[in-house]
Amino acid sequence: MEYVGTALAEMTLPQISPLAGEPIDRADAERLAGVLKALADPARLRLLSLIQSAPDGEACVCDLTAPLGLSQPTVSHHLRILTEAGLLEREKRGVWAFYRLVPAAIGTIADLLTPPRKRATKKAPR
Amino acid sequence: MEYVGTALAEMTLPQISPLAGEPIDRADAERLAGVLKALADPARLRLLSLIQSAPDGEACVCDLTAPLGLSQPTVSHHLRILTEAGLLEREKRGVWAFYRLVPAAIGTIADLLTPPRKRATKKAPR
DNA sequence: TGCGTATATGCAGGCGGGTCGATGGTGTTG
DNA sequence: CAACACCATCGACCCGCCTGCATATACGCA
Repeated sequence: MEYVGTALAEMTLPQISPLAGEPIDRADAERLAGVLKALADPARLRLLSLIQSAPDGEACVCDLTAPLGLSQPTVSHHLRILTEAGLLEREKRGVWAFYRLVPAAIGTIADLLTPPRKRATKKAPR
Repeated sequence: MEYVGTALAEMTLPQISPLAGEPIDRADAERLAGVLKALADPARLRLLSLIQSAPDGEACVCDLTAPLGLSQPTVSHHLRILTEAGLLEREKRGVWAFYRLVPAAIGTIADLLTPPRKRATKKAPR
């Protein structure tokens, strides 16, 4: 079980919206909080933003340390956390490790946080 | 007494989406991380969920301690954090303090995290 | 093969956050 | 007025996290 990554994928997304009908399950709250915790850091938010706005939507560590003003080990640490949360994917090419956004990951979180107000799927409450 | 509340309101929302065009500003990253930090806790997610699903969309502290399994001071602490983040509003009626969701607050966060893909105002990546 | 670069990991210090018990303040009730 | 219920604050403890330095590992190149 070395499978650490993609905490997002472990969530049965459609139902666990904390703002849907019934109170969220304790375990689901833990999982969602875990992913949000990965997002709730200034350095990591900037990392996501930097990677997203990079030329090809990808960036290697050496391109990210300077803009962040953090040491290389620290940047690697944050990238690891984002990757394990399922928000980034890593591709090693030569000596470099390129990171890019997992396409639908953040959108999934946004959907989880979006109350059913906007979703037209608001059925009649049972 | 310094003005602590509604960190969300202090964000000039339309522009600071971390997944928009340019890299997010350092100060904006701090602010957004602050609000996300308020969300990134299992107890607080469950609080939001419990309040949202309460009969009139509101709940007092004494109704929340039991379902959460946390002490009353701890629940008050979490409610305070959520309120200062702009996610909850507090109304004191008699001895009770009723909390309810700030209508558009979480939706605002969700919008911030939603890439402008849907808006399609951004140049297409090739 | 050996050296330099790019990245990951180990380790440690410091700080912030979650939790509880005790206490204080305020409004309700007998 | 006295007693009680509800809630916020305080103090303290403990755990986890962010950070940097030092080191290990992987890869390319001469």
